[in-house]
Amino acid sequence: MTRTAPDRLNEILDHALALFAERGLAAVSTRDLAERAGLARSHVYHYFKDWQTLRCAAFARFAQRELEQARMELARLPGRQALEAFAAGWLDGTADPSAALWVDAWVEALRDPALAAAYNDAMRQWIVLLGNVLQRAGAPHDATLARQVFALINGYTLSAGLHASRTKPLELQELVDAIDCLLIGAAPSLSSDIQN
Amino acid sequence: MTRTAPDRLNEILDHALALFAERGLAAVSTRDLAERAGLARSHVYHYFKDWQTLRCAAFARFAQRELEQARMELARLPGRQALEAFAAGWLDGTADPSAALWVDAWVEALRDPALAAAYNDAMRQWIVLLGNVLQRAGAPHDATLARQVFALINGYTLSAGLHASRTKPLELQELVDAIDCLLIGAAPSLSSDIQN
DNA sequence: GGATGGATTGAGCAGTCGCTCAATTATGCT
DNA sequence: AGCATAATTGAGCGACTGCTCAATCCATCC
Repeated sequence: MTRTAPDRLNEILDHALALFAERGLAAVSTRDLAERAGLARSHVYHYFKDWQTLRCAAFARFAQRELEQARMELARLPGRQALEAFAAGWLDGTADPSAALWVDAWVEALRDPALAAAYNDAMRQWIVLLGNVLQRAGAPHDATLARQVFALINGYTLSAGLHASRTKPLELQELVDAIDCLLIGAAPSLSSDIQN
Repeated sequence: MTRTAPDRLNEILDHALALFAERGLAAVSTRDLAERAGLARSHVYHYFKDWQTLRCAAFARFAQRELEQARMELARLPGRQALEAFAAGWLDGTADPSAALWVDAWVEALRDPALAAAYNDAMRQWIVLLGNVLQRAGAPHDATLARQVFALINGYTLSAGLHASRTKPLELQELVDAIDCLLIGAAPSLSSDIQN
């Protein structure tokens, strides 16, 4: 069947995205995509100049969606709960294979400048988002603090991804405790607010 | 020329390791290795049952070396300096492409159980090592604290790897500050020790 | 209804992938 | 020297890679 161009392009991107999330950025080929999306292998090149371009576009789409969804979910939670939800979201994400796309993209970005740009852009947005959440949780407006907390969450996500055996709630608590240490370090007056 | 088996095996592993460090785990082929190590493509399979096995063995070798080197360097520094050197080592590592192997291995480990085992094993050792360093720096003996600090360092390493532009010393200072927050959170009595 | 132009296809190219296997070379033992 | 064993090779298989290109299909406009 024949479709209008922009629709088809987005449809292809969605299928590609699903595949990348399942198997990793490096393990999806034009064949795989053609099969899943139900089109000829060659047709991909009608929309994308080469495979790297498609890859990068799919990742950008992924990043944009994840950010949008996080923004929506966090917006309807009060500050402190939003902060914990932010942390829990990244930690839980490791159960979902698609979350590995973030780390995967980091690795591939080392050899693909366009992908690196998309990745950096997304990271900037994550940190801004986390900065807002922190402020709503009573922390001072401080870009450094946001970077520190974000690094902490990222680091925990990395180590959580591999121990499927260990209990996630325990790790989340460890992470939240560490975040509180950073918050108190940045604004000692907060110490009375945090009790749970 | 013909060599004795164990020597040759280690030689092959070293060449493979160098290639993996340069190009990433997924971007090295039997051809590449054969060319660099100066042997026939098929000869690889005389020492390793398949490519995944070699990959895993090379990574294990890499991990063991990095740990050994870190242990030696840290041993001759006083506690506090060792702690900062530990952090700086990971952060600087991102300038060296071989450091990306750690993240690369994380991604590949998702689909290769043997590699996951090797990776987990190395991480356990890193955390033990960091735990010792922390103790020597005056922190309480606390596995949770070590995991928290390690996660923080890992997270910073991840975000530092992509901004070649931003100044590294600044990031190191941010990281060290954050670590101090965690230390003080774990043992408030430390707060007087830390002044620089 | 015929023509124009984009959407879509299938065949196929040149190259690489991991891997197998039979044959060859070198080594050490007696 | 001669034999057994291990090291090493080269040819090659089947499948796959990203990608090109000429040919077709189909919707739209005149």
